[in-house]
Amino acid sequence: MVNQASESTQESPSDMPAEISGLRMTRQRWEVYRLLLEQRDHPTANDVFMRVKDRLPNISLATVYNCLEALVQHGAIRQVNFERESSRFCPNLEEHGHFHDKRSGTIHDVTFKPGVQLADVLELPPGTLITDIEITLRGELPTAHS
Amino acid sequence: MVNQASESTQESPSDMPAEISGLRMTRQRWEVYRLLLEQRDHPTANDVFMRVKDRLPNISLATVYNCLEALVQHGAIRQVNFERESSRFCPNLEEHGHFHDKRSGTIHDVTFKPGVQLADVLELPPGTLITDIEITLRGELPTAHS
DNA sequence: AGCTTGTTCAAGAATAATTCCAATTTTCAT
DNA sequence: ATGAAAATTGGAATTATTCTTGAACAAGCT
Repeated sequence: MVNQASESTQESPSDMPAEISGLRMTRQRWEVYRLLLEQRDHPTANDVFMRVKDRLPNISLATVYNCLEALVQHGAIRQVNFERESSRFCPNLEEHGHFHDKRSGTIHDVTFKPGVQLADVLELPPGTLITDIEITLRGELPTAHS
Repeated sequence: MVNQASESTQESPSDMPAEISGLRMTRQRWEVYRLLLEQRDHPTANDVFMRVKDRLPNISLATVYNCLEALVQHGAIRQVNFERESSRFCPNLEEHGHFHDKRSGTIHDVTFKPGVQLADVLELPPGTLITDIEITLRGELPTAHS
């Protein structure tokens, strides 16, 4: 396969940064990242794979996984897990949880009320160092007509 | 294999209930459940499998999965997920989260401070129905000598 | 006790998400 | 431009879990 070269070096948009927080920004990583910024519906790796093919027809699923992992490790995006389902990915870096609406199957970001810190409401030994928090809710959002 | 019969009907302890919340209590389910009650270190299905073999040498991993699923569905135990690791199982039915200590690899139950309801501290549309909550933290517990 | 019907169990095959691997290609610094 | 290091690719491999099938079992009835 020879046309991969042309795909990878082709027309990298001028707004594509050389790197994000120390991560070398390749064409593939950039397109994956941009897609997540533009479509904030918490896609799975496979969703990203199918969508990003529009722009990078030759990208492989393994590369999508690699890109997502790199972006997560460099803090550019977050990985979200619901039960044992496929991981989903989210460019919202603020501290927030996720609400899974059973009715529509959609996932929504949920923030704390102003001034609330999770560490303040949990019973933890003093001196505990929290490096990562994950909050997931399942339920039903109110219907418009109720 | 014929000795399954003898194993299954053998000496069901007199304190084994006929059922738990509508779930027919078989020897296998009972041993799995009892093990979880006695060893509250959040074992995986495979951990349970290896441990329960002491009492039921012929039990299969599939049966352990079946038992755990049945117990979860009938509300007797909870299934806990950390990232994409194997599910872990927990007999603590009170609302609580889980703290994963990076230093020791152990998992600890975390409760809310008295009077706190998670729904009170989150920004959710009024009328939202929450059916399930999962809170997981990762970090380091303070050392004894610090 | 024996029959019937629905449930559970065991063993292994199958599945799905993810990771690994080796070869090629790209990137970046020189 | 060149070479070393890093990234990409496609496919194979892995892992946790679920599915499948037939045998064993339990419960209710006669």
